[in-house]
Amino acid sequence: MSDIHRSGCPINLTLEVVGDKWSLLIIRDMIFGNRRHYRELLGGSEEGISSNILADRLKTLLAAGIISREDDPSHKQKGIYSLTEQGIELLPILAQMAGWGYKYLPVSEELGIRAKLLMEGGPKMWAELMDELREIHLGVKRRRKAGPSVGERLQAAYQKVVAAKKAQTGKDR
Amino acid sequence: MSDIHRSGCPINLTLEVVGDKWSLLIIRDMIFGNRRHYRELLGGSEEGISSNILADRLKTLLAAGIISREDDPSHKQKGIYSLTEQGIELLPILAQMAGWGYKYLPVSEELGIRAKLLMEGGPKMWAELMDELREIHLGVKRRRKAGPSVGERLQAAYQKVVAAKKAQTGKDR
DNA sequence: CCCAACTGATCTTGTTTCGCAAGCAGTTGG
DNA sequence: CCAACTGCTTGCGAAACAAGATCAGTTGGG
Repeated sequence: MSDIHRSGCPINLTLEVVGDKWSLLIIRDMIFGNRRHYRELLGGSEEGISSNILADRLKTLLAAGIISREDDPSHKQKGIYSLTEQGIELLPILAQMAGWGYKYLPVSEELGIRAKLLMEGGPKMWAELMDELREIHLGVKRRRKAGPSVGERLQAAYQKVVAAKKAQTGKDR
Repeated sequence: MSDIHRSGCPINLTLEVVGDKWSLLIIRDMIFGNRRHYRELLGGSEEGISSNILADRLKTLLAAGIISREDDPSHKQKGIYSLTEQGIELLPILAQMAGWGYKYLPVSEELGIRAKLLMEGGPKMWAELMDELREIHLGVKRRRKAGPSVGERLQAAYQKVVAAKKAQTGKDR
């Protein structure tokens, strides 16, 4: 966790923290899936992370200051994980990755729609989403904007594609 | 390399391609260090990649269409690796990572200066650098701009910090 | 021609990490 | 009292990683 670094290069240091196959997926689920509990993160993602890996990554991300943890008052063993400001600012990295993957890799339609919208929305949309995350995870009040939030718009678009695909499948057979 | 994917999520797919500790560092060296040969990549970076890992990653990146390889006419065994358009478009991801690392991690002064400039320059500067890379790696002609290129400016800034640090060390002892 | 230096790349041998399944102790609600 | 749930750990086989020696082919100086 805290050995000596391979080099002082910012890209290398970033990779040492989140440069594995799972950390950013956990962050992704926290941002786009609004998952805050261990079990939600464990079973929620399509990829199916192992419980020991998840526990280890949560520990690492906690130590790195990317997420924080507090007890859930509703259950003595339950913890609520939140993104810190540092974690929220990983969003642009995720957005760029989503955009690149959307452009060059065999992305599924329903999971690609968010990437498409984020790309079209650009940094301005990312900033708005980050503000929404600050409200949700850090409790920072913000000026309410007109219309649905970015998070809601992404979620709605996703649901719409899922519904359309379901109808399509139904028609086929 | 081409097994079944864990999911159709664009972020996950991107991570499956470049989500390890070395691939993006190789791309980084090709972009910012202008390293194009196996030996340059092997010995050039501060982190010290093993030869077998490098060979494997080059193979993977080649298969993924992120880099290309052609024979060096000066030596029958020598190969020149170039970034493809797909590889060049990884730059925004690297830039965001560099910016995040610069902000939150213990980046060394001389290696951080590039991240700082890239952050200040923003997407416009990235686009210009990508155009320069297209000229170098893809042979695409471009309109010559006035003054030094982005690549040259980054390199010059790096050299300046190194020189300043050297002088500082010399003064100290 | 001969050989040392160089080319990209592989083999060998450990060590670390990963990934899946099962299991753990404590908590909750019925 | 007990089944379902909480976060989390353990065991173990598989895969990835890391360091160094080694490989065959190429090149150029002597």
